[in-house]
Amino acid sequence: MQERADPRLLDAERLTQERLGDRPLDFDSMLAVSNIYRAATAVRRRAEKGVLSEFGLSWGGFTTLWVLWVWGEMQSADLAEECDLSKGTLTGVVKTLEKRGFVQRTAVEADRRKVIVSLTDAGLDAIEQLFPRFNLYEGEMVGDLSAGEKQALAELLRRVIVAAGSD
Amino acid sequence: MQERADPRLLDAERLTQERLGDRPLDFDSMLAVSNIYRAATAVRRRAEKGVLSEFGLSWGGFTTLWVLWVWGEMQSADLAEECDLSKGTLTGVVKTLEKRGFVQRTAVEADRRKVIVSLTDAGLDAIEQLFPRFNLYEGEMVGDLSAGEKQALAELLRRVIVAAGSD
DNA sequence: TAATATCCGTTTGGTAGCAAACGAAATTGA
DNA sequence: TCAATTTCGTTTGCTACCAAACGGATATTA
Repeated sequence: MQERADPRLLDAERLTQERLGDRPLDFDSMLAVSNIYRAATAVRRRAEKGVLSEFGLSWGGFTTLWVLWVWGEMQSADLAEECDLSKGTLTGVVKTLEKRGFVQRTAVEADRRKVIVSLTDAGLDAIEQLFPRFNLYEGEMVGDLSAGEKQALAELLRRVIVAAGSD
Repeated sequence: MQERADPRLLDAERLTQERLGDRPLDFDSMLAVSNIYRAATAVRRRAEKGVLSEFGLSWGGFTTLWVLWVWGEMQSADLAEECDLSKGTLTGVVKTLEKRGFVQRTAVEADRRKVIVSLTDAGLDAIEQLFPRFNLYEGEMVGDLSAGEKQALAELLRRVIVAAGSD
C-alpha cells in the first residue's frame, strides 16, 4: 500500500507521509488542519498583494472596513468582537484606518468610556469600490471549485470553526 | 427564496446575506474564503493557547521545529521556503528557538554565506513529545468530521492553495 | 585577475497580533 | 454618599510577519 505517491498530494504532504507514515498518527486530521492554515495564508497574501495594496489596506484593515459597512457604525468592543480581534489590536487597526481617513472615532456623550467607530465618506467610497473587486479575487482563488464544492467547503469549515472555537 | 435563514449559517454569514443579498456578488466564493480564514485563526489560537504554550512555542516556532524534524537539518533559505515564511521572518523565529535551546545554527565551511539550522537534542525531545499531542489537538479540532470528510476538506483546500498560490 | 553581478542571511522599519496592566468612567452596595 | 467593583478603550511589552535595504561572500565575465 502507498506504493505510488498520491499525485494529488502536495510535495510537503507527500514527504510527510514518507517520513512519518509508520507512526500511529491521525493523518487525515493533520492534513486537514495544515491545509486550512496554508490555504488561509495563501489567500491572505494574494489579496494583500493584489487589490488590498492598491488601497493601502491590510487584511485586518479591510475586514474592519467591511464589518462597518455591513453592520454600520459600532462601539469599539463590538467591532473587535466582530472582526475577531482583541480590543488592543483593534485600537491599532482603527488608528491606522484613521490615518488613511477611512474611519472616525466619536465619543459617546451618555457614557464617556465608550467610543463609536464609523466609516467616513472616504471610507464608504473605498469599501464600495473595493469590495466588488475583492469579491472577484475571492472567485479566482476558489475558481477551481464548483458552486457545490464551494458550499461544501464552507460548510465543512463552519464545523471546524465551531469545534475549534469552543474550548 | 431565502425566506428562512439557513440554520447552518453562522451569525455573521447570515447578517451578511441580509445586508448584501441584493447585490450581484459571488456569495459562494465569499463564504468559502472567509471561512477558510476564520477556521485558520480559530485553529491557530486554540493550538497556541493549548499544547504550544506549554512548550513556549508560537505556531511559527512549532512549524519550524516540525519541518526540521521531518526533513532534517537544512539551510536557512530552504527552511524559510518550507515553513512558508520570508527569510527575514525566519531569522527572527530561529533566533527565538535558539534562545529556547531547540535549534542551533552552524556556519557552512564551503560557502560562508550559508547557515545550516538543525534541531538540538532538546529540540528533538520537544518535538517528539509535542507532536503526538499536537496531533490529538488536530483531531479534536476537526473531530466533528468523518475521515472521508476530512479528506474531502483537505482535497478542496489543496485546490485553493494551488489556485491562490499561483499568481 | 579585477570589476561586476549575484546570492545569502541579517537588519531595518513598518503593521499586526495578543495578554496583561492601566486609568478614567460608570455602577453597585452599604 | 462614598468606597469598592466593574466596564470601557488605550497603552505596554512582547513575538510575528513582510518587503526592502544592506553587507559580506561567491560567481561571472572581460
